[in-house]
Amino acid sequence: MGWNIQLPDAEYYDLYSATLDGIVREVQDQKAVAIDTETDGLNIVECNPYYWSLSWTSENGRDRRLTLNANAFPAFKHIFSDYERNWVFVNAKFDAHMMENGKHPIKGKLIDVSVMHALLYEEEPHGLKDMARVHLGWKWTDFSDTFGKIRKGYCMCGGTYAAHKPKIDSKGNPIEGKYCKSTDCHCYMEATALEVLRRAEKDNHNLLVDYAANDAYGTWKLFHLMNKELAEAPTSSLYPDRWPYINTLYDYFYKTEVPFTRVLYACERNGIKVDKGYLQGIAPNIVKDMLELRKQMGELYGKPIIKVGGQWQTEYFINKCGIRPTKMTKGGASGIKKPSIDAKFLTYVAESFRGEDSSKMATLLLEHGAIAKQYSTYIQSMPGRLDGKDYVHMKLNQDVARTGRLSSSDPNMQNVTTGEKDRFHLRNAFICEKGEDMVVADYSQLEMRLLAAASQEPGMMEIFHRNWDIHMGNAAFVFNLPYDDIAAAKDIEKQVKKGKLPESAMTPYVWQCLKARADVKNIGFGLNYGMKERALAARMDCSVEEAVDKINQYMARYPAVRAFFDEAVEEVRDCGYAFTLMGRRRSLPDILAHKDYIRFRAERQASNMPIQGTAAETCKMAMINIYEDTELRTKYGYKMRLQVHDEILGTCPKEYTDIVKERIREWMEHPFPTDIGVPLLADIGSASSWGGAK
DNA sequence: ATACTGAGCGCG
DNA sequence: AAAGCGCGCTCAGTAT
Repeated sequence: MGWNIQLPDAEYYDLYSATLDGIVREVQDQKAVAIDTETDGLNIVECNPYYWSLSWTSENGRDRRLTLNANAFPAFKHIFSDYERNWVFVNAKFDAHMMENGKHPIKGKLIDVSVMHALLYEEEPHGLKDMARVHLGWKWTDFSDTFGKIRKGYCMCGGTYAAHKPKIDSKGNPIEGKYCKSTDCHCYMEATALEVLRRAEKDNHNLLVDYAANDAYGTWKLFHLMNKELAEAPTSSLYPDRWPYINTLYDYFYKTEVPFTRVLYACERNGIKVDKGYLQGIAPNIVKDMLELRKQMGELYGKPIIKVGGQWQTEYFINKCGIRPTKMTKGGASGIKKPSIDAKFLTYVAESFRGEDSSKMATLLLEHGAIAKQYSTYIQSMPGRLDGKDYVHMKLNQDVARTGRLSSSDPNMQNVTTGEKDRFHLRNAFICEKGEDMVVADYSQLEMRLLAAASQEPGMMEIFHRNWDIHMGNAAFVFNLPYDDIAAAKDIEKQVKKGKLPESAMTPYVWQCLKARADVKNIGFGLNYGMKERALAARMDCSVEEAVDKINQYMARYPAVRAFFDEAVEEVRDCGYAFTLMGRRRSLPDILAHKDYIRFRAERQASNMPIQGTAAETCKMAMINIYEDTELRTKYGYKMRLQVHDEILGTCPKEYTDIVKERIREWMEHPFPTDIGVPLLADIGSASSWGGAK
């Protein structure tokens, strides 16, 4: 097996073990224990624990490695419900869900070794087996390699949805057998994880005990290692004058990430209610639209379109119509570069070849692209993701984004279409119960505010203190225009669009004001992403020389901003890390790379990390404060449900909406125990759906 | 059959 | 030669 670790004996206990009481007492005395569950699958809504394992270090220094039957849960009830206890997991939220599904929710602190590991080794995988192999030199086989494969076809309902289909025999009749219980899913289950588990417990119980105990033991060993490494990992604030509280990543982890795990668990657990009827109502129309578009494409092409995204596109536009590609793809593993047929190319074709078939085809493809993805991602797959009360429980991943942001998956609720592109009003499908309101709160210009705070640029700070629109303010300061004129220009533009003012109201001066605002907006945006003159010129629709000129003008007005970005890159060159306000760090070794494009990318990341990362922890702190404001939860019935980077979604009973909104505003605008020097502003709305609350 | 990758595109 | 940050999902194509 290649084990490079001293393994304590695996112990096994169940409800009938004579010594179970002794174990309970011993666990009760521990300050922290590692815990893991063996379940019948990976779905956080439907699956349950059947075995669980514990690991800790006894007073005599002996490591313990236990597997327990789920029937022993009740003996530990008082420990599970102890709010002060420390529980150590790998992938904490998953096991916390299993424990609650098994009717024994864990109330104590959720300490996630994956999250610890992500702070130290952001580029490495954070799974238990990977971490154990790399850091402990310890390998043990996967569950399925040990006990038999869980064959494809088993419904995981959080995994590969493509597999969720009824199994059909050669005559087209559904095959008798077990099907997933999930609503409208009905995929065929060949060998459930539960059956594999049952087989293992019958045929090879000792192996099962050994296997399960390893998971908790590995977690425990890694926990100690990561604790030590976090404590030895120096860090500091991006802004030490205002944030002197952090010396090591250990501080950062326990102050911020540990409480945050609990918040995310609550969000996942709460989920978001989906208006199934609404989706079912619009689905047939969308399918009809897609089929019609496909039919028209086939007519133009001359034969039926089997795969809309297939290679026929290249053949058609490039070979048949003779249009020169505007861009080639990267080539990938094979190195074969192909013409890029993306939205940009299609838009170009649609506009440049008006009246020709190629233009019509491009228009059809653009139209199809706009709806197909939305349909498959959010409409087709949604029924199989809903629980018995029509709630979808997305995952909110704490250990993925290098900057400290969250990511969302299964489904990804952070890229649900919005604005103009939300043509089916998908956001209206995310709703709350009758008698409740959806409370949608988002930060206004968070990253620009944090840039002003971090750079301490007086001009920019002044704009926020005056409560000006940041882009209008920047335009006024950078291009020496009166703020009121820019505000007026913006208003005139709006009126003309509505038809309330004639075109002639758009005087050259109005245009100048609007262009000034658009330019500083692009520059501010571009700065954050480390854009160079060329990309900015493209965005601002001007020559590179003009772009350089405008950037220089901007920087001349805001020298502290230039200094901030220069120093951000310089700091990474000096010490290898970029920092956030609260002391999260990101390693960027490529900052010294010889190849320009690798080094430049690291420089862009170095510029972006302090701002994006600090924005992430601003929202993170607000969420922690809101969650830990127990009145909000218990007295006013607020339930947090989702975060979309600078937006926090939740629900509450209608009677408390106003008070909840004000309380949330307070926390969002004052997320830190210290004043960062720039006011933060939150826009808060409420309605009966996500879409309505904007 | 199943797994992986690149391209493309949605969001902040 | 490569020049816009951070994510996740779907599809098509290819590798195993």
